[in-house]
Amino acid sequence: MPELPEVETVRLQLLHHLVGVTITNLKVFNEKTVGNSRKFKQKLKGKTFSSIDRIGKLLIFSLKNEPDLFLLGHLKMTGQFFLVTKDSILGGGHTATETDFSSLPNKHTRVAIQLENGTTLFFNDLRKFGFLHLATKAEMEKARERFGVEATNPKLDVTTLHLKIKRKQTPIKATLLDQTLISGLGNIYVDEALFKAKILPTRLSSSITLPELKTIITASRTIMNKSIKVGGTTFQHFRNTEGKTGNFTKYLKVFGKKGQPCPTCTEPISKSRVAGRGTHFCVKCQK
DNA sequence: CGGATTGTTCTTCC
DNA sequence: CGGAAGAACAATCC
Repeated sequence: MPELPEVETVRLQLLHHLVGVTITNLKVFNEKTVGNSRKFKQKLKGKTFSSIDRIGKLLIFSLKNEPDLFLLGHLKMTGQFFLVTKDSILGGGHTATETDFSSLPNKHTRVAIQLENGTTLFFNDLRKFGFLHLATKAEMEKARERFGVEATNPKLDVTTLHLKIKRKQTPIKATLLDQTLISGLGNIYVDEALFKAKILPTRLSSSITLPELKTIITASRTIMNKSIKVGGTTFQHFRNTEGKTGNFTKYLKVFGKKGQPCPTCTEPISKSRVAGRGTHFCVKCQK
C-alpha cells in the first residue's frame, strides 16, 4: 500500500536513473493500465525524461521539449516499478522472497519501457488498479489541483484545514484520507499518526479542536519524513525500484498489530472498521 | 468458499 | 442539492 513516503522513495530512485534518458521502445501488456496503447507507445517513443514530480501519491513525469505532454503514474495498491539494468540481471543477488529481476517481464507486468542505455523500466501491478496515463499540460494541472496540501509540507496551514473540516460529520480518519483536503496519507500512516497524536480514529472531524489538528498534522509529518529516510514501509506489495522492501515496518506502532501490547501502555491494540478500512488503535492511549 | 484486503472514483441514499 | 455511506474495481490470501 504505497503512501506518500513509498511513492517519494520510488520518485527519488526513478529521478536518479531516468532523467536525461531516452525511451527507445515500449511494450504494453495490459491495455487498461495506459488507456490507449497505440497512442501511448507512439507518443512516448523517442522521448527523453526531463524531471519527475509528485503530488500526494501521484507521480508526474515531464519530457524534454514536450511542454504539452506528461506521464501521470499511480501505483494505487499494488503497483511497482522495477528498473532492470544489465548489471542487475547479471548480478542477481536477490533473496527468494524478492522479485527475480531476470524473470521480468512476468505475469504481473503491465508495461515495459525500454531505454537507450540498455535499461528497462517495468511497471508491475497485480491488481491492475494502478495506471500510467498520458496527459496534456491542462490535464496534468487539473489532476494536480485535485490534491490538497501535502501532509509533509511545512507550509500546510492547519487553521485553514481546520475551517474546512470543522463541520464534517465523518470520522477524523476519513477526513485525513481525503486526498482533496490533505494529500499523501493512506491507511497505514493515518493509523500511526492518530496513535502518535493520541486521537481516536472514530472521533468526528467536527469534534477535533485546532490544537488537536495541529498535533495530528505534526505527527503525520514526523512519521512520514522518518519513513522516507528509511525507504518507506513494506506491508504487502510495496517494493522500491530495485526490488527491495522498505525499512519502516519496524517502526510501526499500531498498524497490523491487533492484539499485541500497546508500546505505550501495554493494552492490546484494537482493530475495527472505520471509514470502510481496517483501523488499528489503542483504546487507552487515544481519546 | 465467503470475506477481507486497499486508493480512488462512482453511485446511491437520505 | 449536498454530504455521507457504500459499491465498484482486481486479484489473492486465509
